[in-house]
Amino acid sequence: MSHSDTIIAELRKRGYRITPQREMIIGAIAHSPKHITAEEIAVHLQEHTHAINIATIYRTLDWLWQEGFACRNDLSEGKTVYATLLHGPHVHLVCRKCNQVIDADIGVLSTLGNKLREKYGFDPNLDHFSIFGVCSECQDQ
Amino acid sequence: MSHSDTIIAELRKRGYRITPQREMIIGAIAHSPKHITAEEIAVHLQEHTHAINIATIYRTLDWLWQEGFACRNDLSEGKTVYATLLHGPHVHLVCRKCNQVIDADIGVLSTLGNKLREKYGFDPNLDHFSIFGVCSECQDQ
DNA sequence: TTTACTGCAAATAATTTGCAAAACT
DNA sequence: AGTTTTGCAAATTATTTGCAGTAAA
Repeated sequence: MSHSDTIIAELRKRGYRITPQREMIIGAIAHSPKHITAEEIAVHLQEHTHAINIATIYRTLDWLWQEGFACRNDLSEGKTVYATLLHGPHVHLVCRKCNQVIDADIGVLSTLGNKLREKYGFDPNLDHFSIFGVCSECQDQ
Repeated sequence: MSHSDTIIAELRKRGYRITPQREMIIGAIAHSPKHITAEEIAVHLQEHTHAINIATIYRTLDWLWQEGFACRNDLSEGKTVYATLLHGPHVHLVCRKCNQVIDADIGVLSTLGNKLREKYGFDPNLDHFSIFGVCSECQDQ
């Protein structure tokens, strides 16, 4: 059973209706290797099938987020990005020049989490956090 | 010489004109203990003097960012926040519940930076980065 | 058949821009 | 005086919402 099937099954169990639109949007976000915007999903889906209304995409992404199947971040300039909660703790490396987002696994994370809890009583969500900088490709320019 | 005076002096040296509007906006951002939005600056300045047009605030913040005196992040829902580059490397702990931003100094940062450079060739800007989570006050609720 | 979901178009919210008037240097 | 900067209002961009029609269950 693929990742999107798992999500769909669970949503059905919770009493939601699964429409073709929802199925396609869930497929798109579940298979995307990176964070994705509503706009990007719209473009992606238009390649395969008739256009799905952008409002439906926004509503579906928000719904997935509410139901705990997606995370939602404001990474790049004024656009909200979404991703499924597929992976373990990792860092998003956001390139300031080309805006690409690299997922990085980093061992220091648990240490960092403990320090933040100890010193600041802050309970961090380290599943998803973002560091801005310049990626290797853009450094050469 | 205060922090805002330093910025103003440097901008003058670079040939820019310092207007009362710019002076007030720089003062507001330089003395703000936390990241601040254009809207918040507008409200803050309206208490003291006649309103400054919001477009001017946006333009000035962008200009400060371009000139390297402010950082710019998309932390919370659809709003861009700005802050002066006053402190050394630190982490912004953003509370998902009350939206407050705590500045934290963290020793692991240099280690983290080195790992990211080694493993991903990514040059991170660790002066300012953000971790989402729940602050100590909001955990009790 | 019921009522949740979609599409459309209009509404919001944050930010940007063009242009004439105002004001630093 | 000359050019930069501001204010205003209109334009843009991302996102949300109301409502009538459509379709999962």
